[in-house]
Amino acid sequence: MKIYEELVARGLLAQVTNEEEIREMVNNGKATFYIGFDPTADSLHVGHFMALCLMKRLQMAGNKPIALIGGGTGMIGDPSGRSDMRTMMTTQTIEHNVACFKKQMEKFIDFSDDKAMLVNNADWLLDLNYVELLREVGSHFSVNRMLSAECYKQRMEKGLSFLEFNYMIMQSYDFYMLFQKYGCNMQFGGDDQWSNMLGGTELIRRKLGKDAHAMTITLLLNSEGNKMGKTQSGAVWLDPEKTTPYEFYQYWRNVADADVLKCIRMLTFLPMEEIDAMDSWEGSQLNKAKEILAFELTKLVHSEEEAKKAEESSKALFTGGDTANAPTVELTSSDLTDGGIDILSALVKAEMVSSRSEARRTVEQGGTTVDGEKVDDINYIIKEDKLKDGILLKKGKKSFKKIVLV
RNA sequence: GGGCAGGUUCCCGAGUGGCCAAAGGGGACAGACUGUAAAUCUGCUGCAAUUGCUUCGAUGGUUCGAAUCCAUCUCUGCCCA
Repeated sequence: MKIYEELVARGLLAQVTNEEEIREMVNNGKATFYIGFDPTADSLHVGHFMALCLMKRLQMAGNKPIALIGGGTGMIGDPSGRSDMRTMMTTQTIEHNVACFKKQMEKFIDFSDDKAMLVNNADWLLDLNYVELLREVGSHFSVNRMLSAECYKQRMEKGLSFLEFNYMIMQSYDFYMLFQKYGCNMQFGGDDQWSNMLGGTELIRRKLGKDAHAMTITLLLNSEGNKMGKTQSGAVWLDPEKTTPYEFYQYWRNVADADVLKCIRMLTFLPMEEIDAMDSWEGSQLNKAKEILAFELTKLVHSEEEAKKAEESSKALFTGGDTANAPTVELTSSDLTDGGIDILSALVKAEMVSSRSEARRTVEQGGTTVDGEKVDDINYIIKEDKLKDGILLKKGKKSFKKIVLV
Protein backbone atom coordinates (compact mmCIF):
# COMPACT_ATOMS: atom_id res chain seq x y z
CA MET A 1 0.00 0.00 0.00
CA LYS A 2 1.42 3.35 -0.98
CA ILE A 3 1.51 6.21 1.41
CA TYR A 4 -1.44 8.09 -0.04
CA GLU A 5 -3.62 5.01 0.04
CA GLU A 6 -2.53 4.35 3.59
CA LEU A 7 -3.49 7.85 4.69
CA VAL A 8 -6.90 7.36 3.13
CA ALA A 9 -7.32 3.95 4.73
CA ARG A 10 -6.48 5.41 8.11
CA GLY A 11 -9.09 8.05 7.62
CA LEU A 12 -6.58 10.82 8.02
CA LEU A 13 -7.44 12.84 4.96
CA ALA A 14 -10.37 15.18 4.98
CA GLN A 15 -10.10 17.36 1.90
CA VAL A 16 -7.64 17.71 -0.94
CA THR A 17 -7.40 20.20 -3.76
CA ASN A 18 -6.60 17.72 -6.49
CA GLU A 19 -6.57 14.08 -5.59
CA GLU A 20 -4.85 12.74 -8.72
CA GLU A 21 -1.95 15.14 -8.62
CA ILE A 22 -1.44 14.88 -4.91
CA ARG A 23 -1.48 11.11 -4.95
CA GLU A 24 1.11 11.09 -7.70
CA MET A 25 3.23 13.59 -5.83
CA VAL A 26 3.31 12.09 -2.35
CA ASN A 27 3.54 8.51 -3.53
CA ASN A 28 6.69 9.39 -5.44
CA GLY A 29 8.24 11.46 -2.75
CA LYS A 30 8.01 14.67 -4.71
CA ALA A 31 6.19 16.77 -2.20
CA THR A 32 7.76 19.48 -0.15
CA PHE A 33 5.01 20.25 2.26
CA TYR A 34 4.49 22.41 5.27
CA ILE A 35 2.32 22.40 8.33
CA GLY A 36 1.95 25.45 10.46
CA PHE A 37 1.88 25.44 14.24
CA ASP A 38 0.88 28.56 16.06
CA PRO A 39 2.57 28.89 19.45
CA THR A 40 -0.61 29.30 21.46
CA ALA A 41 0.73 27.44 24.50
CA ASP A 42 4.02 26.32 25.97
CA SER A 43 3.55 22.74 24.86
CA LEU A 44 2.23 20.83 21.89
CA HIS A 45 -0.96 18.86 22.33
CA VAL A 46 -2.65 15.90 20.74
CA GLY A 47 -3.83 17.82 17.69
CA HIS A 48 -0.27 18.80 16.94
CA PHE A 49 0.79 15.26 17.54
CA MET A 50 -1.46 14.07 14.74
CA ALA A 51 0.05 16.58 12.39
CA LEU A 52 3.55 15.57 13.43
CA CYS A 53 2.77 11.93 12.81
CA LEU A 54 1.53 12.81 9.39
CA MET A 55 4.74 14.67 8.69
CA LYS A 56 6.66 11.65 9.79
CA ARG A 57 4.65 9.32 7.60
CA LEU A 58 5.19 11.49 4.58
CA GLN A 59 8.83 11.95 5.43
CA MET A 60 9.29 8.19 5.58
CA ALA A 61 7.81 8.02 2.10
CA GLY A 62 10.50 10.35 0.85
CA ASN A 63 8.73 13.67 1.00
CA LYS A 64 10.24 16.69 2.63
CA PRO A 65 8.44 18.31 5.52
CA ILE A 66 8.72 21.90 6.62
CA ALA A 67 7.53 22.62 10.10
CA LEU A 68 6.46 26.20 10.26
CA ILE A 69 6.22 27.80 13.65
CA GLY A 70 3.86 30.71 13.72
CA GLY A 71 5.88 33.28 15.57
CA GLY A 72 4.26 35.86 13.32
CA THR A 73 0.76 34.47 12.87
CA GLY A 74 0.64 33.85 16.59
CA MET A 75 0.67 37.60 17.00
CA ILE A 76 -2.67 37.71 15.21
CA GLY A 77 -4.58 34.64 16.31
CA ASP A 78 -6.51 32.34 14.04
CA PRO A 79 -10.26 32.83 14.33
CA SER A 80 -11.01 29.57 12.49
CA GLY A 81 -13.39 27.35 14.33
CA ARG A 82 -13.48 29.57 17.37
CA SER A 83 -16.56 31.15 18.72
CA ASP A 84 -14.79 33.81 20.72
CA MET A 85 -11.84 36.05 20.28
CA ARG A 86 -8.45 34.76 21.22
CA THR A 87 -6.73 36.60 23.95
CA MET A 88 -3.75 38.41 22.59
CA MET A 89 -0.44 37.03 23.65
CA THR A 90 2.52 39.15 24.52
CA THR A 91 5.62 38.96 22.41
CA GLN A 92 7.55 37.38 25.26
CA THR A 93 4.97 34.63 25.68
CA ILE A 94 5.08 33.88 22.00
CA GLU A 95 8.83 33.68 21.97
CA HIS A 96 8.83 31.39 24.95
CA ASN A 97 6.24 29.15 23.31
CA VAL A 98 8.15 29.05 20.06
CA ALA A 99 11.18 27.78 21.94
CA CYS A 100 9.12 25.09 23.67
CA PHE A 101 7.61 23.96 20.39
CA LYS A 102 10.96 23.67 18.75
CA LYS A 103 12.30 21.49 21.49
CA GLN A 104 9.35 19.12 21.37
CA MET A 105 9.24 18.87 17.61
CA GLU A 106 12.81 17.79 17.40
CA LYS A 107 11.81 14.66 19.26
CA PHE A 108 9.43 13.62 16.51
CA ILE A 109 10.86 14.84 13.27
CA ASP A 110 14.34 14.22 12.01
CA PHE A 111 15.74 17.58 11.01
CA SER A 112 19.25 16.35 10.34
CA ASP A 113 20.91 16.44 6.92
CA ASP A 114 18.28 18.70 5.44
CA LYS A 115 15.66 15.95 5.70
CA ALA A 116 13.24 18.43 7.11
CA MET A 117 13.17 22.10 7.86
CA LEU A 118 12.04 24.19 10.75
CA VAL A 119 11.18 27.79 9.97
CA ASN A 120 9.46 30.60 11.76
CA ASN A 121 7.13 32.93 9.93
CA ALA A 122 8.10 35.75 12.25
CA ASP A 123 11.15 35.97 10.00
CA TRP A 124 9.14 37.43 7.15
CA LEU A 125 5.82 38.51 8.59
CA LEU A 126 7.13 40.91 11.18
CA ASP A 127 9.00 43.02 8.67
CA LEU A 128 6.16 43.48 6.27
CA ASN A 129 5.28 46.94 5.18
CA TYR A 130 1.59 47.56 5.47
CA VAL A 131 0.91 49.54 2.33
CA GLU A 132 3.19 47.37 0.28
CA LEU A 133 1.44 44.27 1.51
CA LEU A 134 -1.96 45.70 0.75
CA ARG A 135 -0.94 46.42 -2.80
CA GLU A 136 0.94 43.20 -3.39
CA VAL A 137 -1.28 40.76 -1.63
CA GLY A 138 -4.42 42.46 -0.44
CA SER A 139 -5.54 43.25 -3.93
CA HIS A 140 -5.85 39.54 -4.64
CA PHE A 141 -8.33 38.87 -1.91
CA SER A 142 -12.04 39.39 -2.22
CA VAL A 143 -13.62 40.42 1.03
CA ASN A 144 -16.95 39.12 -0.17
CA ARG A 145 -15.45 35.70 -0.69
CA MET A 146 -13.53 35.75 2.56
CA LEU A 147 -16.65 36.55 4.49
CA SER A 148 -18.46 33.61 3.03
CA ALA A 149 -15.68 31.26 4.16
CA GLU A 150 -16.81 28.59 6.56
CA CYS A 151 -14.25 29.51 9.16
CA TYR A 152 -15.73 32.95 9.71
CA LYS A 153 -19.34 31.78 9.86
CA GLN A 154 -19.68 31.46 13.60
CA ARG A 155 -17.83 34.67 14.08
CA MET A 156 -20.27 36.69 12.03
CA GLU A 157 -22.63 36.52 14.97
CA LYS A 158 -20.23 36.94 17.83
CA GLY A 159 -17.97 39.47 16.26
CA LEU A 160 -14.73 39.34 14.37
CA SER A 161 -12.00 41.91 14.68
CA PHE A 162 -10.06 43.18 11.70
CA LEU A 163 -6.94 41.78 13.30
CA GLU A 164 -8.24 38.25 13.21
CA PHE A 165 -9.84 38.73 9.83
CA ASN A 166 -6.36 39.22 8.45
CA TYR A 167 -5.20 35.85 9.66
CA MET A 168 -6.17 34.21 6.40
CA ILE A 169 -4.04 36.65 4.48
CA MET A 170 -1.04 36.01 6.69
CA GLN A 171 -1.36 32.28 6.30
CA SER A 172 -1.75 32.62 2.57
CA TYR A 173 1.31 34.78 2.47
CA ASP A 174 3.26 32.12 4.36
CA PHE A 175 2.47 29.55 1.73
CA TYR A 176 3.39 32.01 -0.99
CA MET A 177 6.74 32.68 0.68
CA LEU A 178 7.54 29.04 1.29
CA PHE A 179 6.62 28.20 -2.26
CA GLN A 180 9.13 30.68 -3.56
CA LYS A 181 11.88 30.21 -1.00
CA TYR A 182 11.85 26.46 -0.59
CA GLY A 183 9.75 25.12 -3.42
CA CYS A 184 7.08 24.11 -0.98
CA ASN A 185 4.28 22.77 -3.15
CA MET A 186 1.78 21.53 -0.64
CA GLN A 187 0.25 22.61 2.62
CA PHE A 188 -1.18 20.38 5.29
CA GLY A 189 -3.32 21.38 8.17
CA GLY A 190 -6.32 20.66 10.31
CA ASP A 191 -9.60 20.59 8.49
CA ASP A 192 -10.59 23.86 10.11
CA GLN A 193 -7.74 25.43 8.17
CA TRP A 194 -9.19 24.60 4.79
CA SER A 195 -10.27 28.07 3.79
CA ASN A 196 -7.01 29.60 4.97
CA MET A 197 -5.09 27.05 2.95
CA LEU A 198 -7.09 27.66 -0.16
CA GLY A 199 -6.26 31.32 0.26
CA GLY A 200 -2.62 30.32 -0.13
CA THR A 201 -3.03 28.21 -3.25
CA GLU A 202 -5.12 30.96 -4.75
CA LEU A 203 -2.52 33.59 -3.99
CA ILE A 204 0.22 31.50 -5.55
CA ARG A 205 -1.87 30.99 -8.66
CA ARG A 206 -2.64 34.67 -8.99
CA LYS A 207 0.82 35.98 -8.23
CA LEU A 208 2.91 33.33 -9.90
CA GLY A 209 0.54 31.50 -12.16
CA LYS A 210 1.60 28.22 -10.59
CA ASP A 211 -0.26 25.39 -8.93
CA ALA A 212 0.17 24.51 -5.30
CA HIS A 213 -1.79 22.00 -3.33
CA ALA A 214 -3.57 21.75 -0.04
CA MET A 215 -4.66 18.83 1.99
CA THR A 216 -6.39 18.69 5.34
CA ILE A 217 -6.28 16.20 8.15
CA THR A 218 -9.50 14.93 9.58
CA LEU A 219 -10.19 16.51 12.92
CA LEU A 220 -10.10 13.93 15.64
CA LEU A 221 -13.60 14.03 17.01
CA ASN A 222 -15.17 11.64 19.44
CA SER A 223 -18.52 9.99 18.87
CA GLU A 224 -20.22 12.96 20.47
CA GLY A 225 -18.68 15.35 18.01
CA ASN A 226 -16.26 17.03 20.38
CA LYS A 227 -12.61 17.49 19.70
CA MET A 228 -10.55 14.81 21.32
CA GLY A 229 -7.50 15.51 23.42
CA LYS A 230 -9.33 17.77 25.80
CA THR A 231 -10.16 17.13 29.39
CA GLN A 232 -12.11 19.23 31.85
CA SER A 233 -8.84 20.69 33.04
CA GLY A 234 -7.63 21.54 29.56
CA ALA A 235 -5.72 19.91 26.77
CA VAL A 236 -3.82 16.67 26.94
CA TRP A 237 -0.27 17.92 26.55
CA LEU A 238 2.76 16.20 25.19
CA ASP A 239 4.99 17.80 27.79
CA PRO A 240 5.40 15.31 30.65
CA GLU A 241 5.57 18.20 33.09
CA LYS A 242 2.08 19.29 32.09
CA THR A 243 0.48 15.92 31.47
CA THR A 244 2.32 13.06 33.09
CA PRO A 245 2.81 9.86 31.09
CA TYR A 246 0.44 8.17 33.51
CA GLU A 247 -2.28 10.75 32.90
CA PHE A 248 -1.61 10.59 29.20
CA TYR A 249 -1.96 6.83 29.24
CA GLN A 250 -5.14 7.04 31.27
CA TYR A 251 -6.71 9.49 28.84
CA TRP A 252 -6.47 7.00 26.00
CA ARG A 253 -7.26 4.04 28.23
CA ASN A 254 -10.58 5.74 28.90
CA VAL A 255 -11.80 6.61 25.43
CA ALA A 256 -15.29 5.51 24.51
CA ASP A 257 -15.85 2.20 22.75
CA ALA A 258 -17.05 3.99 19.68
CA ASP A 259 -13.78 5.86 19.33
CA VAL A 260 -11.04 3.29 19.99
CA LEU A 261 -10.59 1.91 16.53
CA LYS A 262 -10.70 5.31 14.95
CA CYS A 263 -7.97 6.50 17.31
CA ILE A 264 -5.80 3.48 16.71
CA ARG A 265 -6.14 3.88 12.99
CA MET A 266 -5.44 7.58 12.95
CA LEU A 267 -2.84 7.94 15.64
CA THR A 268 -0.74 4.82 15.86
CA PHE A 269 1.79 3.38 13.46
CA LEU A 270 0.48 -0.18 13.84
CA PRO A 271 0.19 -1.96 10.50
CA MET A 272 -3.21 -1.78 8.88
CA GLU A 273 -3.69 -5.55 8.85
CA GLU A 274 -3.34 -5.63 12.60
CA ILE A 275 -5.86 -2.85 12.99
CA ASP A 276 -8.34 -4.42 10.61
CA ALA A 277 -8.21 -7.55 12.72
CA MET A 278 -9.31 -5.54 15.74
CA ASP A 279 -12.23 -4.16 13.81
CA SER A 280 -14.32 -7.18 14.65
CA TRP A 281 -13.70 -6.92 18.37
CA GLU A 282 -16.69 -6.28 20.49
CA GLY A 283 -17.81 -5.70 24.02
CA SER A 284 -15.22 -6.13 26.69
CA GLN A 285 -12.68 -7.22 24.13
CA LEU A 286 -12.53 -3.58 23.14
CA ASN A 287 -10.99 -2.98 26.51
CA LYS A 288 -7.94 -4.75 25.20
CA ALA A 289 -7.90 -2.41 22.24
CA LYS A 290 -7.91 0.52 24.59
CA GLU A 291 -4.85 -0.83 26.36
CA ILE A 292 -3.10 -1.15 23.04
CA LEU A 293 -4.06 2.35 22.04
CA ALA A 294 -2.90 3.83 25.32
CA PHE A 295 0.35 1.92 25.27
CA GLU A 296 1.22 2.73 21.69
CA LEU A 297 0.55 6.42 22.05
CA THR A 298 2.42 6.75 25.32
CA LYS A 299 5.31 4.97 23.69
CA LEU A 300 5.30 7.35 20.73
CA VAL A 301 5.00 10.49 22.75
CA HIS A 302 7.15 9.61 25.73
CA SER A 303 9.07 6.36 25.46
CA GLU A 304 8.62 2.63 25.61
CA GLU A 305 9.89 2.66 29.14
CA GLU A 306 7.41 5.29 30.25
CA ALA A 307 4.63 3.45 28.47
CA LYS A 308 5.45 0.27 30.33
CA LYS A 309 5.56 2.08 33.61
CA ALA A 310 2.22 3.75 32.97
CA GLU A 311 0.68 0.47 31.96
CA GLU A 312 2.00 -1.33 35.01
CA SER A 313 0.92 1.28 37.47
CA SER A 314 -2.50 1.44 35.87
CA LYS A 315 -2.97 -2.27 36.14
CA ALA A 316 -1.70 -2.31 39.68
CA LEU A 317 -3.92 0.53 40.83
CA PHE A 318 -7.08 -0.75 39.25
CA THR A 319 -6.65 -4.26 40.53
CA GLY A 320 -5.43 -3.19 43.94
CA GLY A 321 -1.95 -4.61 43.59
CA ASP A 322 1.46 -3.08 43.88
CA THR A 323 1.53 0.69 44.19
CA ALA A 324 5.22 1.21 43.49
CA ASN A 325 4.69 3.33 40.40
CA ALA A 326 1.59 5.18 41.52
CA PRO A 327 1.56 8.95 41.25
CA THR A 328 3.03 10.02 44.57
CA VAL A 329 2.58 13.01 46.80
CA GLU A 330 5.19 13.67 49.45
CA LEU A 331 4.30 15.24 52.75
CA THR A 332 6.62 16.60 55.36
CA SER A 333 6.09 16.71 59.08
CA SER A 334 4.94 20.32 58.79
CA ASP A 335 1.86 19.05 56.98
CA LEU A 336 0.86 17.04 60.02
CA THR A 337 -0.98 18.05 63.13
CA ASP A 338 -1.03 15.93 66.27
CA GLY A 339 0.72 13.03 64.61
CA GLY A 340 -1.48 12.66 61.59
CA ILE A 341 -3.37 14.36 58.85
CA ASP A 342 -7.11 14.55 58.47
CA ILE A 343 -8.69 13.12 55.38
CA LEU A 344 -9.86 16.47 53.99
CA SER A 345 -6.41 18.01 54.20
CA ALA A 346 -4.91 14.92 52.64
CA LEU A 347 -7.23 15.18 49.65
CA VAL A 348 -6.40 18.84 49.23
CA LYS A 349 -2.65 18.30 49.59
CA ALA A 350 -2.79 15.53 47.04
CA GLU A 351 -4.53 17.95 44.67
CA MET A 352 -7.30 15.49 44.14
CA VAL A 353 -9.85 18.15 44.95
CA SER A 354 -9.71 21.89 44.54
CA SER A 355 -11.10 22.90 47.91
CA ARG A 356 -11.94 21.56 51.35
CA SER A 357 -15.60 21.87 50.51
CA GLU A 358 -15.17 19.59 47.59
CA ALA A 359 -13.16 17.19 49.72
CA ARG A 360 -15.96 17.19 52.26
CA ARG A 361 -18.47 16.40 49.56
CA THR A 362 -16.63 13.44 48.11
CA VAL A 363 -16.01 11.98 51.54
CA GLU A 364 -19.61 12.42 52.58
CA GLN A 365 -20.80 10.85 49.37
CA GLY A 366 -18.64 7.83 50.00
CA GLY A 367 -16.19 8.42 47.22
CA THR A 368 -13.00 8.17 49.23
CA THR A 369 -10.86 5.24 50.11
CA VAL A 370 -7.68 4.89 52.16
CA ASP A 371 -5.73 1.71 51.44
CA GLY A 372 -8.91 0.15 50.15
CA GLU A 373 -10.93 1.04 53.24
CA LYS A 374 -13.89 3.29 52.61
CA VAL A 375 -13.76 6.52 54.59
CA ASP A 376 -16.96 8.45 55.01
CA ASP A 377 -16.13 10.35 58.19
CA ILE A 378 -14.84 13.83 57.43
CA ASN A 379 -12.92 13.84 60.71
CA TYR A 380 -10.97 10.71 59.87
CA ILE A 381 -7.28 11.04 60.71
CA ILE A 382 -4.54 9.24 58.86
CA LYS A 383 -1.91 8.38 61.45
CA GLU A 384 1.71 9.31 61.08
CA ASP A 385 3.07 5.79 61.33
CA LYS A 386 0.86 4.67 58.48
CA LEU A 387 2.03 7.58 56.37
CA LYS A 388 5.63 6.55 56.80
CA ASP A 389 5.00 3.40 54.78
CA GLY A 390 2.82 5.32 52.38
CA ILE A 391 -0.92 5.00 51.95
CA LEU A 392 -3.00 4.81 48.83
CA LEU A 393 -5.68 7.43 48.62
CA LYS A 394 -8.45 6.88 46.12
CA LYS A 395 -11.08 9.37 45.08
CA GLY A 396 -13.89 8.13 42.93
CA LYS A 397 -13.18 5.30 40.60
CA LYS A 398 -10.16 6.47 38.74
CA SER A 399 -8.21 8.91 40.80
CA PHE A 400 -5.34 7.50 42.81
CA LYS A 401 -2.54 9.10 44.76
CA LYS A 402 0.03 7.57 46.98
CA ILE A 403 0.80 9.69 50.01
CA VAL A 404 4.15 9.34 51.73
CA LEU A 405 5.69 11.12 54.65
CA VAL A 406 9.30 12.01 54.01
C1' G B 1 -19.59 60.15 16.57
C1' G B 2 -25.30 59.04 17.35
C1' G B 3 -29.14 55.35 18.72
C1' C B 4 -30.50 50.54 20.69
C1' A B 5 -29.66 45.94 23.28
C1' G B 6 -26.63 43.60 26.59
C1' G B 7 -22.32 41.90 30.38
C1' U B 8 -25.36 36.83 36.26
C1' U B 9 -21.84 31.66 39.68
C1' C B 10 -17.49 26.32 34.59
C1' C B 11 -21.04 27.18 30.01
C1' C B 12 -26.05 28.50 28.34
C1' G B 13 -29.74 31.07 30.72
C1' A B 14 -33.83 32.91 34.50
C1' G B 15 -33.99 36.63 38.21
C1' U B 16 -35.67 43.85 37.74
C1' G B 17 -35.48 46.15 46.09
C1' G B 18 -35.77 41.73 51.03
C1' C B 19 -38.49 34.89 50.51
C1' C B 20 -31.10 35.06 46.42
C1' A B 21 -25.31 31.66 47.23
C1' A B 22 -29.20 33.17 43.15
C1' A B 23 -34.62 28.96 38.95
C1' G B 24 -33.87 25.62 34.78
C1' G B 25 -30.63 23.08 31.44
C1' G B 26 -25.66 21.45 30.04
C1' G B 27 -21.02 20.07 31.84
C1' A B 28 -18.07 18.44 36.01
C1' C B 29 -17.82 15.54 40.43
C1' A B 30 -19.69 11.37 43.74
C1' G B 31 -22.95 6.82 44.33
C1' A B 32 -25.69 2.39 41.96
C1' C B 33 -25.22 -0.69 37.52
C1' U B 34 -20.74 -2.05 34.43
C1' G B 35 -15.75 -3.58 31.08
C1' U B 36 -11.14 2.03 33.88
C1' A B 37 -16.85 2.12 27.84
C1' A B 38 -21.78 3.92 26.67
C1' A B 39 -26.79 4.41 28.29
C1' U B 40 -29.84 4.87 32.66
C1' C B 41 -31.14 6.21 37.77
C1' U B 42 -29.67 9.01 42.43
C1' G B 43 -26.97 12.69 44.84
C1' C B 44 -24.07 16.97 44.34
C1' U B 45 -22.07 21.61 42.16
C1' G B 46 -19.05 29.65 45.69
C1' C B 47 -15.57 29.42 50.15
C1' A B 48 -14.89 27.99 55.16
C1' A B 49 -17.38 26.01 58.59
C1' U B 50 -22.56 24.88 61.68
C1' U B 51 -22.39 29.62 61.82
C1' G B 52 -20.25 32.84 59.10
C1' C B 53 -17.64 35.02 54.77
C1' U B 54 -17.07 36.64 49.58
C1' U B 55 -20.00 36.72 44.62
C1' C B 56 -24.04 38.70 39.76
C1' G B 57 -18.52 43.76 34.16
C1' A B 58 -15.83 48.06 37.41
C1' U B 59 -16.14 52.09 40.77
C1' G B 60 -19.03 55.31 43.60
C1' G B 61 -24.01 56.51 45.44
C1' U B 62 -29.46 55.92 47.21
C1' U B 63 -31.62 52.53 51.00
C1' C B 64 -32.58 49.54 57.32
C1' G B 65 -31.54 46.25 53.00
C1' A B 66 -29.15 46.01 46.00
C1' A B 67 -27.69 41.04 41.07
C1' U B 68 -32.01 44.17 41.03
C1' C B 69 -32.60 51.67 41.64
C1' C B 70 -29.09 56.08 40.27
C1' A B 71 -24.24 58.05 38.31
C1' U B 72 -19.73 57.41 35.96
C1' C B 73 -16.56 54.14 33.57
C1' U B 74 -15.51 49.72 30.77
C1' C B 75 -16.40 45.72 27.35
C1' U B 76 -19.62 43.16 23.53
C1' G B 77 -23.37 42.85 19.70
C1' C B 78 -26.87 45.37 16.37
C1' C B 79 -28.49 49.76 13.59
C1' C B 80 -27.24 54.74 11.64
C1' A B 81 -22.91 57.84 10.10
